[in-house]
Amino acid sequence: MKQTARAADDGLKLSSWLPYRLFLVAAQVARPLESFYGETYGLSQAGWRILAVIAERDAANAAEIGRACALDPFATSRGIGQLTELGFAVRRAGKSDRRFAAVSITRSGRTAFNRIAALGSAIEARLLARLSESERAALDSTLTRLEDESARIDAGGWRDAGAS
Amino acid sequence: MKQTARAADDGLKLSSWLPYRLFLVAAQVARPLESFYGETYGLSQAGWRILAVIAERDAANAAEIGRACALDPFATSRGIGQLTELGFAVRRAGKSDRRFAAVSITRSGRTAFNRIAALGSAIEARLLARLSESERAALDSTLTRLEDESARIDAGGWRDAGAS
DNA sequence: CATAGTACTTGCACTCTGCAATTATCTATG
DNA sequence: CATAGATAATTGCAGAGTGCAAGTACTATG
Repeated sequence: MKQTARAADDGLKLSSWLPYRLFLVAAQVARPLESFYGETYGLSQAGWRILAVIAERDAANAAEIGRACALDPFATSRGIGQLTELGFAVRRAGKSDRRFAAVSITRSGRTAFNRIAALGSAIEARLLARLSESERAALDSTLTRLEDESARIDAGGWRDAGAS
Repeated sequence: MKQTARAADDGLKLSSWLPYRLFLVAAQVARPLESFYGETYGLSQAGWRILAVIAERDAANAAEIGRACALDPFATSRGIGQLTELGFAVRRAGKSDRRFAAVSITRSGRTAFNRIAALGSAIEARLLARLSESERAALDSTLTRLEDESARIDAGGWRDAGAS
């Protein structure tokens, strides 16, 4: 049995596989930002995401925050804990239902957020600078569709990731 | 001093920040695949990436593999170690220079790769199915530019991530 | 042939994650 | 109105992943 000892039987080539390409850009772009807020503020990735969420949405509870930045309840709780230790957020018991802890950003949290966001915006600007106006619009609409479909794929799990 | 207790001073809104959008799609799409190869073969993310690389490039050394899938030498070494333990790869000492270990995929490694790649291709197909032919072409060229710029951003580190 | 350099590996401390168990609180029921 | 059952959040702990110093094996150079 002559076995063609060569290349991928399935056509999957990592460097041109869409999910890997997206991952690579996301990872490379995130790294400088991560080391910035890590070294400067001792913030974790989850901490930064939560900080960004509470910067625009005041007095959110943990579940809302988790949904907004794709973190499970454990990670959310730990992230909020980190932010409160750093003095970037405060927890207050909800007024009507005391199980819901309302999380709010503090003044120094907002200062930190603004510094990080400035770098984040600069990075985004560098990426966008490579694209024409029409390319940006196209990317935006394409990403919206991909977000939609990827949420569906994620929700289904691998057993039916191949389906529809 | 009247402080406007509201929204992000910097315009950065997580859900419309390009790097986060890319990250989200990549993460959601990767999860089902990861649980598939994790549960089925006990493969880590690094292991899968390396498997995909040696499936198309035979007898590569660790440095080449690492470059091809964006892993540092430590992670690469451990990933190769995992693959050899699973019987999916073999290391042979290089003929001319014995410091370079030539890594090759085994028959069972290729079988595993084909199964995983089939699911991976199906997932990619689901994403692409949401796009028109012209959108796919646009996304491809846009991603090429973004890959280029993100590599530059990553290489620079955060101290000059803001610069040109 | 000693020295320096290269490719890779290993050990260890540290962080991150996933999950079970817990706490605190609220709701529904008899 | 006690109490059983939900619900929101937290904590403890084990396992996996990560970063870095040090080590091994080999090659190149003066």
